Amino acid sequence: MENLNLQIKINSTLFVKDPESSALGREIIAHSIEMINSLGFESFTFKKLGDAIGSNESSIYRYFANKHMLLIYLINWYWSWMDYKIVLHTLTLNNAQDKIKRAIELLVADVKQDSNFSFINEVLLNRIIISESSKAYHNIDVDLENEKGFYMVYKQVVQRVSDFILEYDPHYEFPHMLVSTIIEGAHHQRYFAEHLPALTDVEEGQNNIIRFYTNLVFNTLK
Amino acid sequence: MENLNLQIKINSTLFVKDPESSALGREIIAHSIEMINSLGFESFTFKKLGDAIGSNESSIYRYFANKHMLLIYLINWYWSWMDYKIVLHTLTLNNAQDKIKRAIELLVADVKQDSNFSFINEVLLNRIIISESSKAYHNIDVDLENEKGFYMVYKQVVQRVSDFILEYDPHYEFPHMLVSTIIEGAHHQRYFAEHLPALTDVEEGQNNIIRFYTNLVFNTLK
DNA sequence: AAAAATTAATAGTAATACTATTATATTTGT
DNA sequence: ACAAATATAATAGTATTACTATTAATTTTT
Repeated sequence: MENLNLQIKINSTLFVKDPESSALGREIIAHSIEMINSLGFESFTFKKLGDAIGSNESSIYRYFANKHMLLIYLINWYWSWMDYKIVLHTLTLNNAQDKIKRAIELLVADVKQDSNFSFINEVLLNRIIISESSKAYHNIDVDLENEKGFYMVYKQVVQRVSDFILEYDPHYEFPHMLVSTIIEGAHHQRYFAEHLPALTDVEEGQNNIIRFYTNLVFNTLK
Repeated sequence: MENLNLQIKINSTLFVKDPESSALGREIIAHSIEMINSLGFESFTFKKLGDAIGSNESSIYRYFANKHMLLIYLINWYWSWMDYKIVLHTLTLNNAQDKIKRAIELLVADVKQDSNFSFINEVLLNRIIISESSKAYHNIDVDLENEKGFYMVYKQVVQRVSDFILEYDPHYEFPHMLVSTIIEGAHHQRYFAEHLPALTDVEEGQNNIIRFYTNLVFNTLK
């Protein structure tokens, strides 16, 4: 499964100019992922990014209206990529239980680099999703941005896995709650394991997060 | 249960001067809760707060080093209050299942105003916890701040409810994960219900969030 | 090759998040 | 009671941030 020549298509309302359309745009994406990781989103600025890629702050504004929109772009890229991975890895499975297990693994496990998308470091992007993505929607403009479709791809992922849940247990009342609880929960647990271990029970090499959420789901469903 | 003359004691490393010690300090707390709610944490500034209470920006710096520390203070107040409520409402219960149910209700249900703490609006403070509190620990300085004890009260609440879980099922492997999943999950579901309803299954007056998390816990435990 | 369009860089601005200094009020010791 | 000590508040600043308007340079199109 290498060199598939794929490109994740991103809603054009999220950027001013498509960063995939130029070398500078790709530099912006690649380096912003590294810098948001190393500095944290609050300390990351377009000025610092410009310096890092040998370009000017104002040139970055030609691609993204502000750093919030760059974060939204990265989050959308991540969920589009995750959605593609879920489809790819469940397509050949023909029972709902296996599909759910596979989806949980993909959503909850440590992310590995995907060689199909060369200028994106998926490992670091996953860390951004864990540490920074809630800042995107915990925002005073969330309703307006939701109307504009900024969170559509995330909702699509939740819907896809909810459909597996309903395939497995058609009468289950709360499929979306269950799926969003797993996704957000797993991100929290990874963050807690690294920074606030008293809030979790993660142990080295035990895959406790996957076991915990898999048990949670199949004990809850019929 | 009225007029108990209680005061929530807050770790003195969190403030420069104790806001409960003066009228100005209490104004700062009361109005910051309102303003963080109405403006969102990013748009809230000490300048605007100063204007709102007819005082100067620099006077607020005599109480809190910066707005991040004010948020940490509010979060600590909330969790101290919640911990007190959990103790109060489970003390007379003598079986673990009832204690867990009561704790979930307190952690997950809509918050009501508590007349014992007059200058704090607990309803609005709960909204801040839901919308803004993850910004406190999703911060580049989380490890340092954790060492300083900024998140101790939250960890104490998780520990207290984890102990109920272990009382009910002494061999359960993941009590902290389960409790932090419920707390953070319930906050997410309330936020989603208001702003991103496709991610949840909340219906008016159905108490779905409490039912969902109560089922989750008792299906997971023996 | 000239005109049109795109892109980049310079130089600004308003707002933010503080800080240093000074002025004013309050408390305390004798 | 009253000066000295201490606490508090206000003024006026600064460095940084998050942009924007304008101009310069380059590339593309005809």
